Amino acid sequence: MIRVLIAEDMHLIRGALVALLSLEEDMEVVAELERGDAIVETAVLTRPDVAVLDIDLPGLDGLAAAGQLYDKLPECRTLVLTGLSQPGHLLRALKVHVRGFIVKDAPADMLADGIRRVAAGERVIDPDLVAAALETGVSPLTPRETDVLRAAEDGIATDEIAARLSLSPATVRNYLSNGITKVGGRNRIDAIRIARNAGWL
Amino acid sequence: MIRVLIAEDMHLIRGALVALLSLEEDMEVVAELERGDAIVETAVLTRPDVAVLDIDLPGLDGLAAAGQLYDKLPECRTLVLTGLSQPGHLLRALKVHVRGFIVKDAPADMLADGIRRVAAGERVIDPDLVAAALETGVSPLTPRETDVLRAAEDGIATDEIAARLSLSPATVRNYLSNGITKVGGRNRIDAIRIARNAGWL
DNA sequence: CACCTGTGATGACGAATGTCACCGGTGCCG
DNA sequence: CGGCACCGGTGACATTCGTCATCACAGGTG
Repeated sequence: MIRVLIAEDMHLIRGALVALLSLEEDMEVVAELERGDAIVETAVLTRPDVAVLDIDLPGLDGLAAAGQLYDKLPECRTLVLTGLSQPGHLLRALKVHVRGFIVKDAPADMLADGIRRVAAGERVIDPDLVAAALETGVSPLTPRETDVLRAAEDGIATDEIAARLSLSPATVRNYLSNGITKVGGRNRIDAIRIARNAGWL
Repeated sequence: MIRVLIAEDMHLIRGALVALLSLEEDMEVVAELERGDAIVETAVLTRPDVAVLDIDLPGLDGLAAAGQLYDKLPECRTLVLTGLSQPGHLLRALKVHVRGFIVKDAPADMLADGIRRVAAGERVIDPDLVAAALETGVSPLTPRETDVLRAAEDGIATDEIAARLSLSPATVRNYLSNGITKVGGRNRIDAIRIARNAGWL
């Protein structure tokens, strides 16, 4: 019997996923969570074999949670479930020892199948996503450039970004210019869109 | 027995929703779709009592499909399922005779419950969403202003927006300026963010 | 009819943005 | 030690953006 932990923020989807897994004879859901920051403590109590984590969870990012989980409970394999296929996330996921990466667009039986294979020690990664990740590559942005672009997402003026990051407005413009050039955008809006789609923010 | 049609673009989620509904004794899923543009013809063939539609479907928008479905098959009640709670969508949904509006964050049993109530002729709408919709109100943007803002989402320059909409660049700037003022944004990025969150785009 | 709204456009003006050259400092690595 | 990447900053420049006044025209409405 494979013991499964599920973390997914939307109630209805979580319930549906549990229903889907309850149809499988060889697995049981031992924990369901809606927040990322409770994953580790719950896992320590319930000792799941596989943790199925959504990426964007309130409280703590699914990938960050995966990293902490690996530190505390390395025998628990992690399988990440994501809605959007952002290649950058796959790279980050592999860094924190995630064993499986499934897109929500995959066939329905992929989930149970993926859980079984991850539990058996295999790696499960969507081939299309691997191709996309190789094509996209790692983020070309420096940490600071990433900060600035992320701040710019909120639509605030350059001066306010500078204030928020404790930088000179002129420096912010330089970082923005660098970022725009690196990701190949025409202006900040374009750059933000490109970087977000790639999963670099 | 309530006959249900489900349209949801992500395979895994669709499968999970079907699994969830298969646990209910009094309903059966007679059709599952992943595209919006096949909803009407499938509904005509399968004669569902309730159509559960996601909002952002490829091919045809879920709300547009709801409108066409009401024209062709008025006895089929429609229940909209959405991930993000964008108040503007609720207003648009009510205009096309949608009977129920459920957010994916709702408790898992809400779906089956909602389907039953919609099938019985009731309206099912999340109270929080109603409050948000009343607070947000209808879109203050004219059709043209909406077009321009939507084009601006892609991060292209004003001149290119003008070319795409066959307008003078100066006119585009005027519409953008109007839109920014109306939604209360500081610049186009802010305006796009606000309008999108409200469901006005 | 006058009035209002939406559409489309022009010209002008100041502010914001994007690019560039260039500066100094830190820390890492061959 | 020299080279290199990242950080942080300055000044200058042309372009773009946001705002405003103003115009014209169509389609409704009182």
